[in-house]
Amino acid sequence: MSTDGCCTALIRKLQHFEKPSDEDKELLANSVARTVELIAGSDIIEQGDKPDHVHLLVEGWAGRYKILPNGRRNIMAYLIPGDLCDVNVALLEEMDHSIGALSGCKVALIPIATIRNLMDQNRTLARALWWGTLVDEAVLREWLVTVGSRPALQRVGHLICEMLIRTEAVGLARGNSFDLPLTQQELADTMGMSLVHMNRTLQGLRSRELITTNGHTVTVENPRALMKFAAFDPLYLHQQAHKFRSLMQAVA
Amino acid sequence: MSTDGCCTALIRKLQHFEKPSDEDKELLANSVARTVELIAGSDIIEQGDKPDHVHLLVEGWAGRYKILPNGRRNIMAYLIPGDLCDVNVALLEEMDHSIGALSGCKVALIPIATIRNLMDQNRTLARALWWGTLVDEAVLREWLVTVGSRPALQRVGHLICEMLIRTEAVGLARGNSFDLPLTQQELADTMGMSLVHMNRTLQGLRSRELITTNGHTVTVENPRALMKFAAFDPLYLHQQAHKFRSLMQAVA
DNA sequence: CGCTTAGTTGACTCTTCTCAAAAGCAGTGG
DNA sequence: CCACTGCTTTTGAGAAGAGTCAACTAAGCG
Repeated sequence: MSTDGCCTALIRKLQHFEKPSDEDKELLANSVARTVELIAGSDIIEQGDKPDHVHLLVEGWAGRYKILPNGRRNIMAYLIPGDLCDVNVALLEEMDHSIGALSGCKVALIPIATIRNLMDQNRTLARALWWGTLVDEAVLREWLVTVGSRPALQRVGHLICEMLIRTEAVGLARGNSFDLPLTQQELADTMGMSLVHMNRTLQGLRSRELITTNGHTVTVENPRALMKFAAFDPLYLHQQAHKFRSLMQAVA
Repeated sequence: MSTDGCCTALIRKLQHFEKPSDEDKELLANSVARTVELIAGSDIIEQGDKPDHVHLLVEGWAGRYKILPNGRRNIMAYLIPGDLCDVNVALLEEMDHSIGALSGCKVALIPIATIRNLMDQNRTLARALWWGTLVDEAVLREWLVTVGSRPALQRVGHLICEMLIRTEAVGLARGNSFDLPLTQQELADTMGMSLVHMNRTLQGLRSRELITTNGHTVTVENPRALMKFAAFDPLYLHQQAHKFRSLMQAVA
């Protein structure tokens, strides 16, 4: 049973929308054809591909990215366990961007036909998966605001707030800490800033005692303080408020 | 028949994906319950709303936006005739952003139940509308890249390329010209830059003879030159290539 | 013609980028 | 165990891009 547990993160995420029944969970678990392991830096899907499987990220972090003609790489989204990489591209002629493994990753493959059947036959799951794509879009909008309008310190602070909540939603956070398996270069490519400036911005957040880091583990000692600092409003993540109330009140 | 012609732009847009039959067109046209006119500056939907109609923009430009606590407004998307404002929010608890009329607008209201029936009963239209939302998302990703990684001149140039193609796709361009009913302040709020810098950037594009403006009409004398300058690749708009080949070859 | 809004300009400040080099850290082979 | 290598993080310093403030011009409107 190499596909055991592939869907725990996904199921955990979907619960923030609507609790799936045991039957739903089983359906999901059975839909995984096989799993693949990738090393950091390899591509899960490349621009121009027309995948015949939907990719579900089971372990590790991945990112949507594009490379500009001037050589600059831009990361447009982070994918963490429980995220589907490409439910949405079944319709489009080809991928207009690539998805790369940012850390070592484990990916579950679900045949498109299986997903389609599943969504036809199961109203709850169909709505839950649909909800997931809408949240992805809302996150994208928020990132656009972040990159366009927030100063560097708030920009990075906002991202850290988001990833703390998202990792917590799939059971990957430990208290106020989570693993951020990215280099500063990758963070810079995400937030549209230079490596040097990202480095200094992180130092700024540390010196303000808003975050602490230990290797690639980030700890937010006082989530409320960071959220206030970064003007972070979790509405756009569309999780039920009570799910992360604990975080909001951590140092109430 | 006040709703006559409400759907021409939408139908024209969908043709870039798959040609709807006459019957499909009629179904769409009949789904409009009523139309509303709005003046520039008024909101079509506000953050927190849970609309019971889907809004189809028939005339004018609108924009998705958020206001940050520091008072900065950020425009995250432009909506032009043929664009649906909120197919996607039927599932979410509430709007996480507002949509405002950037110019005088005419909006058609389609009851959610009608849209739902229509998508259940008509495979072609369902897929076409679904395609529309995927393109919206692709545009959002491209804007994130633009704001994050392109220098000011390319940033604005890229936006103008996009809007030329999008207006052409719904029959609103005349040759290489289109009406851009926005103030420089609104453009600045879109691209994440200051009003003054937007003004100078537009001057830069004009002095490089990449665009000319006359009131709110923008003319791209040489689309290929501007596309090259702005590193614009229309792939992300997911229109069939032949639809805008004319533009690409304008001064071949 | 006066009023209001939008576009333009100049001067100055501050953020952010670039270049360049040093320091830290993990893996490899001798 | 240590030197070596490659990658990531950190630092310094000058240059360029972008923001702010404030004033002035242009255009639309009653």
